[in-house]
Amino acid sequence: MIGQQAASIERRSGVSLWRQIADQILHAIAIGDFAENAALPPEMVLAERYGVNRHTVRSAIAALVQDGVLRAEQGRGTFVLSRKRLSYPIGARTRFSTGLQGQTSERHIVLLASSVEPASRRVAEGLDLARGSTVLRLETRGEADGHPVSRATAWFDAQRFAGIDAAMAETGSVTASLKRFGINDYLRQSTVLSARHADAADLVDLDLQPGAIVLVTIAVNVTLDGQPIQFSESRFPAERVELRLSANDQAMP
Amino acid sequence: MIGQQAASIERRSGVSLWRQIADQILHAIAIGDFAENAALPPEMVLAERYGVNRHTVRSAIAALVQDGVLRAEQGRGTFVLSRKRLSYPIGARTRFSTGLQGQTSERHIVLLASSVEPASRRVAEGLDLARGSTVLRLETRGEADGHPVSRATAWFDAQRFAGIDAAMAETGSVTASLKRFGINDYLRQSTVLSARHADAADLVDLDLQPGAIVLVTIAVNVTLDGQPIQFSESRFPAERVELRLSANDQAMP
DNA sequence: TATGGTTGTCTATATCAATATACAAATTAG
DNA sequence: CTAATTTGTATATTGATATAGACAACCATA
Repeated sequence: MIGQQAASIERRSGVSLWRQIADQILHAIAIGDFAENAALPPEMVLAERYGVNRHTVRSAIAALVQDGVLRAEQGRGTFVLSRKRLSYPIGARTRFSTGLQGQTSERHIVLLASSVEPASRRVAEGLDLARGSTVLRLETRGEADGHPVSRATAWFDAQRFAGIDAAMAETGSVTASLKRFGINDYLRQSTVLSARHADAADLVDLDLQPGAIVLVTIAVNVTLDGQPIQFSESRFPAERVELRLSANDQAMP
Repeated sequence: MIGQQAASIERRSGVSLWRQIADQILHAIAIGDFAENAALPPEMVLAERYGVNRHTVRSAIAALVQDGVLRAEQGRGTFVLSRKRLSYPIGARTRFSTGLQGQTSERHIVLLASSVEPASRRVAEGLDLARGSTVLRLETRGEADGHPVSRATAWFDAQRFAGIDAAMAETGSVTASLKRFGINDYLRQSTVLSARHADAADLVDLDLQPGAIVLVTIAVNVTLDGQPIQFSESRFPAERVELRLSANDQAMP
């Protein structure tokens, strides 16, 4: 939208102009309008294109420089440091570590916190438990090459999966942890996708700039015979991650 | 996040506090924290919960009232008008009109514009055409019960599908239009999901409030023998639509 | 009817966002 | 070296955003 198409922003929207422009530059980089190390148009040109003051463009660029997306050099120009979006596959066999194979060199899950609590309506329905049953909640962060790429909350039946928090902390893997409870394979039953602004917790955990957007998936994993075992809500930074539905996982029933 | 969990917003983020609060209230309604016609907590309570002034909460509520999500009544309270999110299935057999069956009573696609243009790199790759081949671009809007629920740009091989724009305008359906070209069935080969702020064009076409978020899907449809026929980018208003991957469409290969 | 709780309106002030203008500092091209 | 281009810095002004406090209008109900 920054290359050929009409660049367009909206005033008095509750979202500042500099953030809208930063979003659009990020989007333009993501869809390939600018190659790695390519120079952005000069600030004056961008200002004219968006119909704003040069300082407003500078605020947008400053945010992206701060975020490690751009590099500005006095007298020369502003250049793309190309943080390509990770393409994250979603489907029946969605797993964290297998999903990003080949795109990054190092990846793992960090357990941030765990707690026992009564199941809310959503969680109870998802796990097919009685309302108020105790469930185990795990807060985790997925990382790839040192960058946080996901932030998830997962719920398990506390009775059946007592101690899975320790297993997660030890193995850093859901798949490995479930094996300890006799579950050698599982499938994703359903996934619901939405998007919203990152809240304060997401900002910290995903290392985002305030105002960023997160993709949200709400999913239920089941055993091979259809028994629900895990209910989870995951947040992905939209500026660093895209979700991909592969042809195979979209096969007919 | 407005019911039990800690409500959290971020200052000097480029996104105003009233918009962040409006987003969170909308999210809370979407995930079922408030039933239809339920009363929101009083403005003073919300203000304390978010740690802001009551007037800031009022700005957020005013935006949602303007948007038709809430109804405020002096002396009584503020109530949810419950615009439930449409749950839009994504999978191998994604179609517009079949997708929303049962959730809405009336739905159709409106052709906004069409043009012939040389294929960009993305489009050429998606349709497996030579770079620079002429393609037909269709701009469409999907509507359900009078509300816009999607905004899509679709590209077809101009040579093979000459006149599909007229067919779309006449039938209001991609499936019906493709039948005229001898294609009685097709599958979705791939879908990539991302999210961003709505741009000015989206605001107009999807009847959104400035600052809204759109879910973006980029997809390729193919014939049953794998020949690509349609490349498309669709935008969905995140506040009115969620995307659902059903168990069947997530079956193993 | 009297009281407490709720939304609606008003005024004032402080801070952030955006504009306007000017000039300095660094780089590149001639 | 000079000129043109580009990013960096500074100052001043305007409008939107957010806070603070006070009070009016309306509703439910004890």
